[in-house]
Amino acid sequence: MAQPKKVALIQRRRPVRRRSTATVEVIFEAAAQILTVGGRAALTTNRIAERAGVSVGSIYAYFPNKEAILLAMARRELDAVRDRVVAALSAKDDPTHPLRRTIRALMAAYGEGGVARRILMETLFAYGGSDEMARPVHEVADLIAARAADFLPAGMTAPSPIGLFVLTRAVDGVIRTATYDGVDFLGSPAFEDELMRLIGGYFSTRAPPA
Amino acid sequence: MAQPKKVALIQRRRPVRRRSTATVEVIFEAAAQILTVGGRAALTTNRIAERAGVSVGSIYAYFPNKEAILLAMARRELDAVRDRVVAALSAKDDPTHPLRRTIRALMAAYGEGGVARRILMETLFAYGGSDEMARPVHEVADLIAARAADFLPAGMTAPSPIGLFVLTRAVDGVIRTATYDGVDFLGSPAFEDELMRLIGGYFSTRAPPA
Amino acid sequence: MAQPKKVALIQRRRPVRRRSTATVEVIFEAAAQILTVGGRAALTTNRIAERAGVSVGSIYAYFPNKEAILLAMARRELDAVRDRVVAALSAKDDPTHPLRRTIRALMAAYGEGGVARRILMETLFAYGGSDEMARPVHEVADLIAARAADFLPAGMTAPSPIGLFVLTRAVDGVIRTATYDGVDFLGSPAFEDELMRLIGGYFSTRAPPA
Amino acid sequence: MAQPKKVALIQRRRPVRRRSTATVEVIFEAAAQILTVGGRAALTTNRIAERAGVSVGSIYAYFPNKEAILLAMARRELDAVRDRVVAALSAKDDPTHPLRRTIRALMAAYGEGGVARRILMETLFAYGGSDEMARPVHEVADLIAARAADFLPAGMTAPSPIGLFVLTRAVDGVIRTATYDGVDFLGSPAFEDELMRLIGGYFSTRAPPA
DNA sequence: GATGAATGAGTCTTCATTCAT
DNA sequence: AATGAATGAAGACTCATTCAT
Repeated sequence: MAQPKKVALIQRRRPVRRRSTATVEVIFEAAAQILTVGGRAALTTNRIAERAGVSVGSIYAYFPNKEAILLAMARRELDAVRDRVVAALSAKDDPTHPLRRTIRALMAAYGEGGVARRILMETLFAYGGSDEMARPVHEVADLIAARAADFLPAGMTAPSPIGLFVLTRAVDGVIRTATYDGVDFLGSPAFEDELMRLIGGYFSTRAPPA
Repeated sequence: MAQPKKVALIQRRRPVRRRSTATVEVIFEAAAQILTVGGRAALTTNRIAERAGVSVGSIYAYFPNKEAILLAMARRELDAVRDRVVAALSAKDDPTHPLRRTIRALMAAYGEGGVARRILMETLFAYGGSDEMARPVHEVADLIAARAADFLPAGMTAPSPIGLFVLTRAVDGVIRTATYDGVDFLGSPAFEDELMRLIGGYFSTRAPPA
Repeated sequence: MAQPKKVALIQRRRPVRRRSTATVEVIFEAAAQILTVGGRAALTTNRIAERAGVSVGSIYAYFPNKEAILLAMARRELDAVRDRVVAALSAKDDPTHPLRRTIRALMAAYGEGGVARRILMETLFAYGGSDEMARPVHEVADLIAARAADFLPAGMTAPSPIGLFVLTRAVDGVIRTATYDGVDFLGSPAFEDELMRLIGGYFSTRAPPA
Repeated sequence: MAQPKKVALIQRRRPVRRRSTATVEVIFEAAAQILTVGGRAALTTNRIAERAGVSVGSIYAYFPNKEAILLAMARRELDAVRDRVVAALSAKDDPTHPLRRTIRALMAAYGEGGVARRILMETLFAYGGSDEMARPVHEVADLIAARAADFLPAGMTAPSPIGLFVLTRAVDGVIRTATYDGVDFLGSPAFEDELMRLIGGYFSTRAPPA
């Protein structure tokens, strides 16, 4: 690889113009497609440019280097998931239990991303973005904590920070793995029920089994 | 020509000799160090050879290509974790609750691997090894199912396959994330307790919350 | 990674631009020089690039791989010889016997190529291009057959396909060997005469000697 | 390639022993097979050793380097062809015309060698062995010249050196090309006849056509 | 003598990045 | 602003050759 100088991994030009935003969008789309089809190894800047219908030069007008593209995509993906979950959690008119709605939103979000999403997350992690990856989960966790009263049986105390960590990562881990493994029960009521049972069970128990 | 056809990703020379095994070991060790320090991008065959104190040629005597090294390491890692957990689960003379022992074993195993472990798993996944990655978890899950009677409160029914999936991946997800995030409560009794609560809660609940 | 799959052995970028044609030319020239001086073993892509005054990358913009360069050169060489012979055969105003002109053209063409030419032909052959190598000879043979009446003594019948094969390859073989061997009588009238005698003798004989 | 030092391209150990001769034979056989199947690029010393059932080290006991093997094979091949032709030419009891016998011997010899033979000759040539390649042809030519009286119609003068060159290379060229091209008329009486006609015609003509 | 594990220089090829137009 | 030809550092991998056993 010819990577002369590592520069800041941030977007170079702020996409203020309508045009710019469109270009960035097109670049993201192209990158996602390539990632999906050929995996990380297939992702080259020239390939992105070709598929996006722009010149390599243009890509470098918007991003300082290749990794920056991946990173930007990862952050965007993360925000998208966060937004969906928050929306699901906040929906007032839906009779479904908020947690169940959250679970569904999560499954939908993970499912959409496909392989590209996973690679994006790995990239983010590889660049030390594990904190960043945790942020949206934290936000959701905080939201859940704030509304705990709405979900919990009367008299239940809100979970501690560690408890929240365990709970959120447990759900996240299960859904993530189920998605990547492509299990056949993904999206089935039974799967949803088991997930709810996990959460519900946690809240209805006080002390760990001896 | 440096353009070879990709062949089977298996070890080339069977390490029958004492010497061979040592070489493979040294290669693994070097690769793990490089991975830990510089991440996947820093892992080059020449670098591995240099650090391992062998020649590049020797590496290629044992592995058909670079990926094969990563894959072999990944499988080895997977087996190691599986063995530790199984051992923890099977220990007869330990008064600690078997699930708690399992959790501890898991935390210890994940903790050791460090960044290298994660990269290894990602590589395995990238090469379609998601089934393979699931295998040890399945084995542990089966073991747990078989001994369910030992852990569960009397009268509790053993979890369904989906339930087992949810439970195992939840625990795995929590520990894995905690390890990678480097949370400060890792290894603390509180963390362990919350994990036990998650599992215990699951077993003591029958129906999912409405 | 340096691991590409072998693709079509054709030029990558079509030299539409003036610039491109020049680059290809420069690459060919450099390759020919290296081949002449050091033989096939000395021909490396980096060496070609260096001598051609371009970067390796540029070479790969025009050719998918090293062999493609050799093959393209070989075809070009073949066409050049064919063109010269056809021109010699067709020249209307030259009082010299058309066959003698052909022989001279052939000797001139072979002489120019030098060692490089031979290696080029070997490469073409090695890649299954023996048909391709035969094509220009066939074309010349056809041309000769069509104009046989102009050369042959009155009453002589045109040679059969096999006869044409024998005749053309005989002449080609003699000239080629004389060139490669660097015999001192190359280009001498005596040599030319003997060649003419071979051809003339063939035509003036009907039945093979018992 | 790792070719540290170029040494003399001659056999190291004179195969005096019965054992040695057998080993050399086995090496040649293995090399020929590999050459036939995979071409020159497939010929590696390790591969030869493996196929020959000896160790690489043993190969280096008999040959100073890889090229020496090829060269030795080439010379051997050359001698074999020469011997066959000489034998054909000398056979006293065969009623067939000696030239026809020679042609047949040549075709048989070329046919047997296959691709390997060609590669061998190319190698010999590449190492400046063009004189060497010419030697057997010269020997045959001399033999023909010496016995010219036996072949030629009474009153015909023996060919000049240049004439002999032309004649021998013509025949060689035709047969060689026919063999490599795999023409279907190879071995047919018609082909043989045309060749005889070429030779006969040469001898029955005195002056080249104006 | 024979063996074959080990060596490492050298090869081809890729691709991120630049910059003249 | 955009383009895309050109660059060349870097990497994977091969294989002729050596030499300790």
